[in-house]
Amino acid sequence: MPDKYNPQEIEKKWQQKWADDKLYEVRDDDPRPKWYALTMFPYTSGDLHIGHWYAMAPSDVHARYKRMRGYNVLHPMGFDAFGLPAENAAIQRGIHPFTWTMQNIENMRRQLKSIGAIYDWSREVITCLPEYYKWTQWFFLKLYEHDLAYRGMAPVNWCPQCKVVLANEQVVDGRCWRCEAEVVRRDLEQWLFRITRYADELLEFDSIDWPERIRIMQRNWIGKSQGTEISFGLDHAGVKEKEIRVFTTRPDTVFGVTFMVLAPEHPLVEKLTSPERKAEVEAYTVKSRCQSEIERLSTEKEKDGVFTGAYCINRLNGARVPIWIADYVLLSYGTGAVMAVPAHDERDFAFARKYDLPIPVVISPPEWDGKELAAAYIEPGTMVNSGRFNGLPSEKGIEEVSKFLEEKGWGKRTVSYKLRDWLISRQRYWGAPIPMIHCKKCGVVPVPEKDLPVLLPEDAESKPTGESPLKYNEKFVNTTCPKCSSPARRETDTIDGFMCSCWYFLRYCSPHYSKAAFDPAKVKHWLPVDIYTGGAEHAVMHLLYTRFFIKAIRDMGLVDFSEPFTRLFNQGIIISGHQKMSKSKGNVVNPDAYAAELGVDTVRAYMMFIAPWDQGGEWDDSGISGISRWLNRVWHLVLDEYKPSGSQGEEELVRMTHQTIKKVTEDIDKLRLNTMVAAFMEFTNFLAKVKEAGSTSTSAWDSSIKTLLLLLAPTAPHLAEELWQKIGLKYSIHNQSWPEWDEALVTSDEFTLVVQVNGKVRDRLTVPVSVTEDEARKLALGQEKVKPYVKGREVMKVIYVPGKLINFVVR
RNA sequence: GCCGAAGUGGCGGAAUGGCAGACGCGGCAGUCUCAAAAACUGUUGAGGGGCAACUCUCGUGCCGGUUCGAGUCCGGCCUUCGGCACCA
Repeated sequence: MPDKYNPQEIEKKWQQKWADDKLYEVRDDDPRPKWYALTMFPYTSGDLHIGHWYAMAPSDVHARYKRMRGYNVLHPMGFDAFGLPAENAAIQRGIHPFTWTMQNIENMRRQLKSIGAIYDWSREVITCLPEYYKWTQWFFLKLYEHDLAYRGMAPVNWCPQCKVVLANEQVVDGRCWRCEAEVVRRDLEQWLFRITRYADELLEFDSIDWPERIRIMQRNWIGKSQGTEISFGLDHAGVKEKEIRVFTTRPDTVFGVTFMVLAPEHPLVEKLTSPERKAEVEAYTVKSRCQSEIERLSTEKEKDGVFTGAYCINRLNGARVPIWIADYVLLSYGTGAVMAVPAHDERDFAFARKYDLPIPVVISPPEWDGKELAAAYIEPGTMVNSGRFNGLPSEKGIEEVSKFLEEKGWGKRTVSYKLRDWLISRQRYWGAPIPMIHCKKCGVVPVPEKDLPVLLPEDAESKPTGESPLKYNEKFVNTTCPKCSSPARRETDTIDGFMCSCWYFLRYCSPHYSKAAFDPAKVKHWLPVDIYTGGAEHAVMHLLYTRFFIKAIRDMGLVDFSEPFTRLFNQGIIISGHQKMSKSKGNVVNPDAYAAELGVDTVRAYMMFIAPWDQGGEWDDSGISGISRWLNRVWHLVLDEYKPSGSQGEEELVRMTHQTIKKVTEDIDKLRLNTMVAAFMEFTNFLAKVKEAGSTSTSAWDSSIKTLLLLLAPTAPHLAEELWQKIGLKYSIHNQSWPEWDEALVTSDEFTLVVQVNGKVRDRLTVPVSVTEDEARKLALGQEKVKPYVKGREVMKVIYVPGKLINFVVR
């Protein structure tokens, strides 16, 4: 009897041997074609949960497969290490963020090593180390140099009681998570990146193989719309602005404007509000500062607003238009002002009804009776009550009104985006310091490159002022101006962690390079990333920021490609208790126990088996024993004694083997890994039957077993290696070539013909593949099960799908 | 609320517009055992008919449509999940 399958023992043994032999070390000068397989690096939260395995194991299977297909595969791993949770841990446990983070990394690295992946640990990257963030700062300087980084006013969540800036996560139902005081939005001068400059290019996806749903989400996030900016006249005593500009996609409705709505934060509000309206307007503004954008934009919520007491002029018809403020208008979109046309916009209609404002029709619906509208008519129609434009269809009207406005100098055609510039300032400690210096004489001065990195000081004290803890670290703050050498102060905001993750995949190519962020030759060799996998929750922000970043540094001549990730695959999310696993929610499932009990190979295969990889779902371990049993069956199938007798059924075995190679190869290419595992099981079940029957030849059997192990090598790398060795084949199975299938051997000479009458299945026949439509029809009509359904009826039509079915349409 | 997905047996899921439920879990029955566990074998969508081989009807969240034929395509809903710009 052979040994029992003891996964823990063989997994430990082979992981050690692979490490000793440096089996997976990647050489840049390897002559094989390169393949860069990137998995999103984990945030250093402390423990790897089952969701991490769900991300890591399948991507490793694909990378291993590519390796067997003859590629020199770079499949690196590292840690995203700056961010809020480390600071929270510091506060809660009194441990320094650095210590906390590095301890977590140690644990996570151990867990990651246990997965049995081909990570080349000599290339590990950790974003919170000065050797890394030095270059994050350097990139910041480059963006500044190219006018892509600038200072501007941007809102933050402010807890007036704790006097701190809160992350969105720390605001629960509009209140501070600690003291439950009502949170307000407050404007601060901060650093932003001009991602909007790249909005149009970011809409292009032609050169990359990305899932449709991600492209749609990014397109909608960027939210480009063609429209017209229209100037409304303003003549207000003591106000120097002589116009209010609005953005609209419907200039054809401009004659129907009966009020104007400004965002409560709009700079004109304070200047325009009449003294008797002041109190009400201010109260409303304060109230809207307590609302999140999601609340403000909700179409469910009843719209409300306040009249400012001021008017502007609709230049097209000379009408005096009252100016209101309402929180559904955001300062960050368009011009922060909206012309309201209640007859032709649902929101404006509801607003006008509520405040009893006129609702004149200017776009006539078909067969309109001239009466008042019961609801907003937002479809195209014919322009009416619109002076010289009467009678024009709206599509034409959009053109003509825009043209007229341009001629008069009252407006221009333009585009607007929902996308906003990327706010990267954080008033926090645990991040890379923004490498800027504020000098009283010279203004904002960049830190010279030679002085990088601007080291994050080890000690910093959080004070309830809403400012970065770095602000109170005198040693850090006080410096001299690089230009004029007079005393100056450092910028104390730190950089958003999303910037660290914009370039880590460049660093993996030359992680120890000290002369620059990366060795250009190495990046030229490895980039772009051939396949990037990671959670669907990153569909927009991280993936959009990274695309922007690469385009920006391409324009600086630092890289020669435009898209970082040629193919993207977003795996689904493993949820637990109906939500995403996260330490702060306390619903994480730790995979270590599963690995310890059943073995790593079982957990790897189970990750792929539970669902289509891009779907994810609620974590449920009830099926894992099936995988464990299956691998155990493979073990005994290969090792238990077997004496073939003869060559009966050999052809079928060969066909099944080649069918399996084909199925597994195609599934793995498309990352349909659940059906790949099912194909393995079917093949294993089939081989078990062959073995029990004792038929087939030794050579056919041996060849099938060898194929099974090779196909299994990416999925269950330890088991495959052990069995490979046990049947006397040469180490290492992971250096073997992937098996090929022969199409001629895959196909059978018979198939099952489905016979339908009026679309309902009435019989199934086994027929030769060479069958003609005529033969099929005769055969089918001759079947006893079919006859009753066609007897005495007229066959109107016959649908014949070769190799599939025949359908008789009868009456 | 807005954007993007998903919804199929008791459960996870399979199915280029063409045999619904592959593969696995669980259940049931059996083999082995003093017994149990493990392992193995068989069976397992629901409802009806038949002594039986078998056979019929219904069935993919809900309502409607297109088609010879719909889990799949179209329109409208419902529920769940992810994202919504400072969790990462």
